[in-house]
Amino acid sequence: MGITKSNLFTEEQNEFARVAKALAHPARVAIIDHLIKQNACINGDLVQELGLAQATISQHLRELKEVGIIMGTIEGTKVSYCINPERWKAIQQLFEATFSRFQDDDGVCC
Amino acid sequence: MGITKSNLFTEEQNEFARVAKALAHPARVAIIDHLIKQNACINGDLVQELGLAQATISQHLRELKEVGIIMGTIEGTKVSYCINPERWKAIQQLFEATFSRFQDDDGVCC
DNA sequence: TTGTAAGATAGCAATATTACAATGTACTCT
DNA sequence: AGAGTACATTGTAATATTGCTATCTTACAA
Repeated sequence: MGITKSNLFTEEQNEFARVAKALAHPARVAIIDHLIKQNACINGDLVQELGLAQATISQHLRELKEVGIIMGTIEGTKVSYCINPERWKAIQQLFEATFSRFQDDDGVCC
Repeated sequence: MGITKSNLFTEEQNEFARVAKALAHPARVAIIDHLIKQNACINGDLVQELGLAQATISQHLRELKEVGIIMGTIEGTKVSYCINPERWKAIQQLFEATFSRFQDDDGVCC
């Protein structure tokens, strides 16, 4: 059906999945990588950097913006994007919490 | 087009995205949550736990298995699934590395 | 062997995603 | 105003995902 039954799951699980989905495309990972490298905010010369069309990049940027990972400020005709530090930290903690919940009590399992 | 241009990106970016995609569905997050809680390996009574059809669960399990996050051992007619400890650790590090690459040099940005 | 139980797989319908060309919008410069 | 630049949005085509029913497959029990 292509539609996710979100109501079956907890808010946390849905949130985790939502963030993961934003990170689930290499172009978006590449955008984030680039934004981290160019610590100062860069604009859509991502189009040059990655080999995708301008419209495609714009769409990926929007998805990242929608989950709050990045934010953009208009500077004349250009737009400066950058990582949202608070959100970034929150997401980092969300993932760390999940990952650290599992302990390898080796031998218990399969 | 629905097809990802993986060749444009680095192997790391593709790998990160691939793992993120496996985590990008609440049902799969719920499965992992459940496997962590029931430290001992449980089988497909996930069908009871989550409210999805058996076939759907089976499909999600396969996706998690494909990226190596979980593994299953056959026990008679049942299958015991559990987290793959090594892979889990590797993924944890992959994410930690990415998340810690960004420092909030506050004020630099937007 | 026949039946049964637990999972896997195939095939389908509905919906989502990816990517792009074309177009729209907003700002800047002359 | 008119032209150009930088993005965003819209529309569209191709493909992927989600979830299900129905149907294997495998292991075990009688």
